[in-house]
Amino acid sequence: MTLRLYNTMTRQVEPFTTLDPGRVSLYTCGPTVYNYAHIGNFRTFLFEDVLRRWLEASGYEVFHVMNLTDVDDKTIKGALATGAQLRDHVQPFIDAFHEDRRYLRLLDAHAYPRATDFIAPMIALVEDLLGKGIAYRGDDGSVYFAIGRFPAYGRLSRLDTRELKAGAGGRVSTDEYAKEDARDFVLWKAAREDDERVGAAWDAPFGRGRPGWHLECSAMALDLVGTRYGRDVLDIHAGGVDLIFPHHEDEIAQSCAHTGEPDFARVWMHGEFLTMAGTKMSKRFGNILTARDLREEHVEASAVRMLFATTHYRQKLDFTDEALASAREGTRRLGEFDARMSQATEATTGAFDPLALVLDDEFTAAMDDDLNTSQALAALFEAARAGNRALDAGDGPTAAFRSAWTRATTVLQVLPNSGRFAVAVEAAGESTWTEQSPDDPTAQFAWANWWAAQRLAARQARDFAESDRIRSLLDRHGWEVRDNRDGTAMVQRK
RNA sequence: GGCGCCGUAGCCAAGUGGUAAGGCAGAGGUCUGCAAAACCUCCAUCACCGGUUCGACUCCGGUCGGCGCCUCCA
Repeated sequence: MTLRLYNTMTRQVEPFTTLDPGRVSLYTCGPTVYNYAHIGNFRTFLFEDVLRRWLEASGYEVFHVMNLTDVDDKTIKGALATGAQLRDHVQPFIDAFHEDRRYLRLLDAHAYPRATDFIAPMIALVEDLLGKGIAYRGDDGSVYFAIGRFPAYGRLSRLDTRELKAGAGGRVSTDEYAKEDARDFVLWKAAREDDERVGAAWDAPFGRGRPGWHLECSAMALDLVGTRYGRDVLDIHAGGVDLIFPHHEDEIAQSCAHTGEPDFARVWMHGEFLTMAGTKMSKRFGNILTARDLREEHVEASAVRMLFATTHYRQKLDFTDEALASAREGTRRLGEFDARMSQATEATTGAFDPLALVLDDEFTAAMDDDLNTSQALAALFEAARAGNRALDAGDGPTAAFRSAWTRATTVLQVLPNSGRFAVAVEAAGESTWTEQSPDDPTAQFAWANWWAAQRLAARQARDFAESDRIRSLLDRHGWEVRDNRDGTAMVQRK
């Protein structure tokens, strides 16, 4: 059983192989830090996170790089508006991005290179392309890549099979007059006054200016992966589908023209869009939901991750409150089982033994099949159901089952935060509590436990009126009590 | 206009040439003083029309509907 991944370059699911045994270089296009990233952006990052986690769970060492685009029209415009220098203007958005991704449980990449920290390698790359005659200087002082001199251009997006939209030629912006061919793209933009004002211009042998968007990924990936693995080809390059053209196409052109390699990345992976009300989530449409919005609404990362995992990464997904609520309910069930199993006494044999094998096999088969998270999830839910049944029957989880369960839930990250599941109520301690719930969370727990113990006593005395009174008292403070065969447990809600 | 994707139960969503995973919601049941949780049972013939085939949801053609890219974009 081996991992198979869909490669945009070949439009096929193919067996995954690496350049070097056991290790993978993974480059993922990160956010342009001109604003807060929305959950559509994060859908892509989350898919990449699952990819990374699965590679690691499969035994690969992964070197993961995610760039931060901090110099482009939008960041410059923003800096201009606030009167700040570019790097200062962008810093809060970088900080926010990291906060958001931690909230969503995205693993730390090994490097988060900022474009403005890699100006020298970018300049070197442009010089090389100029020297090779594949790039040229336009009349406006900018440097362009001549796609006519790079025959392989268009392979990724199948440009040869396309035609430009009728009338597209009429839309020519100022700097395009300087191009030899309308399709050439800019490598280095000649400095304008606005760029200078915010500190977004650098000296280069071919003129003062700033990097074009595509240039940074080539230069940074080549630099970092080259340093780390001594390679100038990536194992995997991933991003959103909208980056296929022109971004990744142009990266390929620059990089391959520079390295002489036939490929820039061996596998190209692209995540589909998240839509809202059926249309692409985009700042331009105003249908934006940010990670911060979700956090403010106390939506747990697990629910978001569950929602995204129910749909394959290459399928569009429409974000709705109903779908999110449904996902959240699913995480609750898995979480209840997880908590229940964790508290159960481990067994060395029994019903959990075969369950471990089934879970492991099915989960692995699903993930190996181009990250089929929907099916992987099905394996988890089935394991939980069968596990609950086994627990009901008095079986204890085996180490093998726990390990399979942990592996699967670690990859998908669909378990809710701990502390929200049933905990057995313990005997009341010496202290007594009033009906007033304390503010301190730890004390709250002790308070709830004490009242739950009082309720249990009332219940055992068959004083159901008092028992129910206490239950509603606890309920008002967010605690739910459950009477099970094996005792009474309480759960903190909300 | 060019390229491409999608249309599966009330909702979400896998799958695929041999008679449809899973989740949410719903109904009934077990357990329980009651409730919750958990478990059990029930709940689709895969947009439509043709064709290929012993057999299609799965392949081909067409129709209708939704969406994306071709321009900054996850």
